[in-house]
Amino acid sequence: MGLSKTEIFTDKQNQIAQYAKVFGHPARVAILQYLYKLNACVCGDLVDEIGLAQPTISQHLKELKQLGLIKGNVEGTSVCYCIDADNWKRMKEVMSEFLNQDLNQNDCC
Amino acid sequence: MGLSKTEIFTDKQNQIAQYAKVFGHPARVAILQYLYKLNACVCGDLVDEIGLAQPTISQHLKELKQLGLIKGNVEGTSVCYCIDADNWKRMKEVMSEFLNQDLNQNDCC
DNA sequence: TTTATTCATTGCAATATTACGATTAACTTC
DNA sequence: GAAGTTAATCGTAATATTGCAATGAATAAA
Repeated sequence: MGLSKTEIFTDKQNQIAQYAKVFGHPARVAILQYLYKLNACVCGDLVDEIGLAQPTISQHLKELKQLGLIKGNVEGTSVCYCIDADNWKRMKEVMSEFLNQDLNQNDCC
Repeated sequence: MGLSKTEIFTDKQNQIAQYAKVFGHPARVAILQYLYKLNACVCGDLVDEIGLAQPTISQHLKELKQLGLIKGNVEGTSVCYCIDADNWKRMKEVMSEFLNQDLNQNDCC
């Protein structure tokens, strides 16, 4: 069906999945890494940096923006993007809690 | 196209995306959380625990197994699953490095 | 040996994702 | 205003994902 049954899972589980999903494409990972690498916003050169067509980049940016991980500002003809530090921190807390679960089980398998 | 252009990204970026993708579905998140919650392997009751049909669960387990995050052992008629602690740790290192990037940029947007 | 039980696999329908050409919108500059 | 620049949106093709009924395989119980 391609349609996840989100209603049978907890909010937390859906939230984790939603964050993870957006990281589930190398282009979005690359965009975020690039935004981090720079000491400032990216204005324009993302299409050259990542090797995808402009509409494709724009689409990936939209998904990142919808989750709040980046924010953009219109700056004349171009749009500047950067990481939304507050939301990134919030995301990190949710993901860390999931990734850092304590493993107190016997390795019985 | 639905087909990611993995060849234009680094191995690291693809690896992060691959891990994230598998966490990008609440059923797989729920399965992993359940495996962690128990102090032992899960033998059988996953279908009752998560609210999806048996073939669907089986498919999600397969994806988790393919990435090495869980391992399973045949135990009579049932199969027992548990977290693969070593691989989980390896995954955690990769994901943490990505999530914990230092934010030394000016918040110019 | 028959009958359950349990999980994997197959096949398929519905929906989602990825990518990009074409176009549009908004702004600059001439 | 006309022309150029940049990024968003639209439309569409190709592929992936999700979910489950049906079936199969393997073992256990009778």
